[in-house]
Amino acid sequence: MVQLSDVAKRAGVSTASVSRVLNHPQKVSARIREQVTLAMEELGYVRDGAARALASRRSYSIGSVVPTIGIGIFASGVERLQQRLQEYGYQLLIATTQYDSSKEMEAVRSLIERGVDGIQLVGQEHDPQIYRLLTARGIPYVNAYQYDADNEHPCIGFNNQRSAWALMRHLLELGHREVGIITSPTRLNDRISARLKGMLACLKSYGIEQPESRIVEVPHRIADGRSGTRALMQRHPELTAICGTADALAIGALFELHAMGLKVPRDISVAGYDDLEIVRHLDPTLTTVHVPVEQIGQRVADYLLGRIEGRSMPMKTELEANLVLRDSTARPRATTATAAAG
Amino acid sequence: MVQLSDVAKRAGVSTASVSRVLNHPQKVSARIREQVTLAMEELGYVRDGAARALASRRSYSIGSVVPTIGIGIFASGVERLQQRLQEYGYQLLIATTQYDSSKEMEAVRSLIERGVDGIQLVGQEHDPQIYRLLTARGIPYVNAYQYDADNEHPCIGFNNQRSAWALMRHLLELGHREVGIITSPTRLNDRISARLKGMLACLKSYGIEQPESRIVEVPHRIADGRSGTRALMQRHPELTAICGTADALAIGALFELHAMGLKVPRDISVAGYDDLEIVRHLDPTLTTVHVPVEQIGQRVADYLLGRIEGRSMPMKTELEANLVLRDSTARPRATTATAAAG
DNA sequence: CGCTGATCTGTAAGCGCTTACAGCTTGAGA
DNA sequence: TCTCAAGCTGTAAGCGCTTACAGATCAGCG
Repeated sequence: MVQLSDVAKRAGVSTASVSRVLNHPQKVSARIREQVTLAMEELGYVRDGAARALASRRSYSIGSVVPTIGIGIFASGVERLQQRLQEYGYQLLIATTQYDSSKEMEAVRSLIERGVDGIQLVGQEHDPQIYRLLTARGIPYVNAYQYDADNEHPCIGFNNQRSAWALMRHLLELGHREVGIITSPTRLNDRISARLKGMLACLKSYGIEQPESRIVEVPHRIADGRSGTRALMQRHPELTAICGTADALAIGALFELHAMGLKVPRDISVAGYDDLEIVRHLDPTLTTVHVPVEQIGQRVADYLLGRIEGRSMPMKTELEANLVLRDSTARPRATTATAAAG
Repeated sequence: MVQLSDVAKRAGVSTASVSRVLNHPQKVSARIREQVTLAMEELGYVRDGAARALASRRSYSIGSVVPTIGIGIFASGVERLQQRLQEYGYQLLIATTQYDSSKEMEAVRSLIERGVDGIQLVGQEHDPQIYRLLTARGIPYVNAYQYDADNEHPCIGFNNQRSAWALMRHLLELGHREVGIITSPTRLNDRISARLKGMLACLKSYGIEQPESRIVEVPHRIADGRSGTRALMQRHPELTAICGTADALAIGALFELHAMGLKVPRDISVAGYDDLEIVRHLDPTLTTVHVPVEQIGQRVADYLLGRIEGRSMPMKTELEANLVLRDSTARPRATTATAAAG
């Protein structure tokens, strides 16, 4: 395999010069730069990243640990992150946990072994071991998709709790009092927990003590949203609204209610969270919370790159996750109430 | 940073022994294995992948170059690939091209620089430079998502053309003769081209010369499916069926036709290709071709890992992409024809 | 014309690991 | 008891790059 010294020989210069034209072209005279560039092309030289990483103590790659990219919102965020990194000559290493926290430690370790210069995590609750490892090795990291002012770790995201509160308030302001909640598993998922917490807190502030039986926890696929909805409606036919902690579940609710012969929003309202591409096209279009995934991906890249280059970066970046009102929510069918408490 | 020699010192053994317990534990006595394992834990040792890669000439990572993971079918395939690799201690490096072929060469190069031990590409049409580079460096690679017996490169996928043919035949057998086609850009996308080719060939075999005006090419988002459908119906109100080369477009068609007050499949049939999770839930459920993405992801991992370990692997693996009949297709409204040609 | 400093180039010492090879120990068989 | 093979372990030579440092060159100036 052709290596740097071959290029040097061909160009009639030292290996140092070749390395310089690769890494600090401005430190090298135009003549040498040309000779070397030519030699590299003639020989089809591709530099060896392992050797470069070993010598420079930089891998020019960053790692991303996400629960999944197959379903939900992370794929777009990861994609934007990757694109941004690519612009700066960095590569993205992916690891998924499948929402299994024991896999997270393993994933982080594996990424560190690969020498990543920075790591993106999702959410803020992680094994202390993980934080310890990252800190001990001085690897920049950032918790994405969740903003929490009180947390001690850097984060880039939005306030899941607050926007979930806003979503629920929207339903309550419309006059709903009997609201069913479908949530994906909250265990080990601080974003979903925060959303649920926000919804419940909002209900409480309106004087509503949500009974356990009006909350169903299911996996996060459309089919689960359907079965959750069925269960909910069987137990509580009086419900006038269903609120999902994720769009996939709300989509399932929409479909299942339709199959049950109920008309949304006339008979019952539905709201989701994520603003997946499709929900603006559904009939009815879905009221939801827009999550700025691309923005997060890009900001994460910028943050990590900044930290790697030693720039000082803001510890916390809060992005907006705004309520998007569409057609799936309306006043409950025959209600006189406008809004009870405040 | 604690390194291998520190572990060796602590355990009272040579660096070679430490390396051995890491890489070939069976070559080492139980006593040393324990001492070393203990020392590693006490010191919190994490091995340096760059040094390992440089010394062993293996990076234990593989690269995947896909058009995009944000939309469409690739996310799940990539995820399955990643999971499988993880099981074997390999990491996945991701690069996306955004369907821009000039970025592909760049991506491959970047992955090679990172020392990936194998590469997955999508489709079979790639810059000859890419194949040359891969071959010259002896890096195993495989073309995924497209099976073509005549192509000289290893591939794991399905026959896009044949299943698209089957999809169109289904429509024609139902009696449709006026079929509109919505396709995503075919330039630089051999999978979509093959699908379109299959559809047109099928039409031709039924004696139908499809006019250009009954084919619209649009980007591959739902909204584009909608606008494409609108354009198609404006030009050709006589259409009795619309066939998309991807589900996103067919979904858009479904929504747009609904908005136009047409009932699917009573007034017009719609068929797609991909079998995205959601389409089995839509109303009507969508007739489509099921693409075995997870299977592809897994097979790609197995193939690449096999090649890396020097095992001989089948050059070509054909997977099934089967027609899934659902409710969006039916006989055209008022037709006497059953099926014209054969 | 020699000196100074700026600019460029080359030399060579690692970066932290793996592994070929050699040396040592041990047990079985003669 | 001696020999030999088998099984472990240690020594040390790289893997292909980057970069600190030193040396060379050259323009500008007194």
